[in-house]
Amino acid sequence: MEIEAAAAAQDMNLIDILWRQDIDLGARREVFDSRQRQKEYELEKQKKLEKERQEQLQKEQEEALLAQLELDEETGEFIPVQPAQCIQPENTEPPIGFAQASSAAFQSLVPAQVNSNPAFVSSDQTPPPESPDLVQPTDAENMQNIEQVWEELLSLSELQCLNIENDNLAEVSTVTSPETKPAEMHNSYSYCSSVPVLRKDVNCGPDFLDGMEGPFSGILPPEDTSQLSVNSLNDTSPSNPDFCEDFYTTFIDTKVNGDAAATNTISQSLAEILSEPIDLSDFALCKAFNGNHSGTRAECNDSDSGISLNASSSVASPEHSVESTAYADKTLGCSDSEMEDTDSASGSMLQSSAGLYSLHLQDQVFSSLGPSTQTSSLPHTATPKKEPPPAPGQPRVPFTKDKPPGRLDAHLTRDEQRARALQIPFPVEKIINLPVADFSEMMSKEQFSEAQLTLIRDIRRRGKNKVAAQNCRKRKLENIVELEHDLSNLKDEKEKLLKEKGEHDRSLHQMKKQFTTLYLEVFSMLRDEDGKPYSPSEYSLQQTRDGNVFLVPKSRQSGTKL
DNA sequence: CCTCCTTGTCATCTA
DNA sequence: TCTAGATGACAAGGA
Repeated sequence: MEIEAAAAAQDMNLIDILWRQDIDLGARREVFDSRQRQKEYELEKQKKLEKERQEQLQKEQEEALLAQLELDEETGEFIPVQPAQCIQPENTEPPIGFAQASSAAFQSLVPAQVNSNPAFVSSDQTPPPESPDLVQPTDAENMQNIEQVWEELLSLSELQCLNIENDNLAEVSTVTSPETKPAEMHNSYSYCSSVPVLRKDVNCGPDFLDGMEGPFSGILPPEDTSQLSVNSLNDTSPSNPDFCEDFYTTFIDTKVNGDAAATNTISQSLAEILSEPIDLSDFALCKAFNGNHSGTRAECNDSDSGISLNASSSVASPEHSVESTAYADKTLGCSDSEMEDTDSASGSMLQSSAGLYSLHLQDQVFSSLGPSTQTSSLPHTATPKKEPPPAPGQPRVPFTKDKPPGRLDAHLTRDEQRARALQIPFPVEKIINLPVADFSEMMSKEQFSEAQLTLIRDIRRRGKNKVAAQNCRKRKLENIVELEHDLSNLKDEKEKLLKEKGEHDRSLHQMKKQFTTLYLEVFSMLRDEDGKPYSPSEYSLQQTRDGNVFLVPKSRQSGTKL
C-alpha cells in the first residue's frame, strides 16, 4: 500500500509537471493522467448517478440559500441575511456550484470530521496519494469508490472550471471579518453558494454528504493535519460550533482587487486569525495572502495568465492548487509588464525548492500585511517590494493578455481597475483628459509611489492614445469615404465627357456629310469654256482664307495654298 | 472552425 | 529634450 501510494504520488507529480507545461496550450489534466483515462469507462457509468446527485445538490442549495439570502435592491445581488451566512445568486450554475461546494463543503466538514487545513483544500486535483495512516482503515473500499467519484467529478467537462474556480475559492477564502460590507461579494458569492447546504447543521441530504465526505476525508487525512500547522483553524474548528460560520463568512465579501475596504477587512481578519498561533508559511499558500498586490501595481486581476503560470507543485495536489491560486491571483497586483515578470518569476519558482517558495510567499504575506496593518490611510504608498517600472529596452507586454473585466467591476475598464487596485485617488477620466497644467497640478497634490506614478502615466498615455487611435481610424474612414466620393465624381465626369465626345463625333460626321453633298453639288454646276462639266478626278474646289473659292487642277493641287 | 470587424495597445515618427 | 498627437502593426474578442 505504501509503495503504491508512493508510486501514485510520483505519477501525480509527473502528471502535474506535464500538465502544467501544456496547460497553456489548453491541455487538460486528464490528458496526462493515465489513471483518469483508465477510469473513463467507470466514470461513464457513474456520470448518470453523479448528475442526479448534482441536481439534488443544487435543489438543496437553492432552497437553503434562498432561505438565507435577501435581495439587495441596490446591487441586485443576493446578500446574506446574517453576516455568517453565505450567499448565492440565483444564477449560480449548478456545476460550478457543485464544484465549489466540493471545496467549501470539504472545508466545512473538516472541523466536524477531521482536523484539516482549509488552506490546502482544492478540488481541482486528484486526491493525493494516501498513505495507509491517512486513510481510515475501515473505509478502504469506500475510499476507492470515493476516489472514483472524485475523479469523475474532475472529468466532468463542466467541472473543469474547478481549476479556476477553486483558485478563486482559495483567493476568496481570504480571511474576512463578518462585519465587512456584505454588498461586495461579487467574487465570493459563488463559493459560498453551497456551503450552507453542505454544512451538517443545515438541511443537507445524507446521500450527498455521504458522497462528499468520503473524498474529503480521503483528501484530507484526518491524522495528517497536525502537520499542517494551521493550528488556529484546527484548534477552533472542533470545539467551536460556529467555526464554520465564521470561516465561511470569511469567504464572503473579500475583494482581492486591492480595494481599500477589502484590504482592511483582510487585515482585520488577519489580525483575528493571527492572534492565534499560526504558521504563516502555510497561510501563505492560501491565496488570501497574495496581498502583495496591494503594494505593487495591482491591475492584473483580470489576467488569465496566472492559471498557466502556476509553479509545478512538486507536492501534493491541494497544495499545488493553493499555489496555483496564489499565482493566478498574483497578477492582481502587477502591471502587464510585471505580469511578464511574474511569469518568469513563477518559472524560476518551478526550480526553487518548496522551502524557498514558502519563504517567498511569506514575503508576500508580510508585504500584504504591511499596508493594512500599518496604515489604512489613502493613498498608501506602495510597499518597498514594489516592482520597478519595466526597463526601457524591455519590450512591454501588451495588455491584450488581460481578460475582460469579470463579474466584479464589470463596468470598469482595465485601467480603472488598475487604478483602483493601486488606490489612485483620481478618476481615470481626469487622469486622461485633464490638460497638462491641470494634470501636473493635480499630481503635485499627492504623494505617489513609483508604481503609482508609472500607472498614472500609463493610464494617461493609453487613454490619450486610445482617443488618438479612435480619431485616427475615424479620419481614415472619412478619408476613404471622401476618396470614394471623389472617385465616384470623377467617374461621372468621365462618363459625361465621353458622352459629349460621342455627340461631337456624330455632329462632325454629319457636317462632313453635308459638306460633301454641298461640294458635289457646287462642283457639278461648274462648266468650262465649252460648256462641259469639269471632271472631279482632274479638278477640285479649294477655298482661300479670304473666302474665295477656286477651281484648281489636281496636278497643281499640291502647290496650291488653301 | 474560419473570417472579418472592432477595439485596445504598443512602437515609432513627427510637430 | 520632452510631450502630445498620428499612425502602422499586432492581438484579442465578438459576430
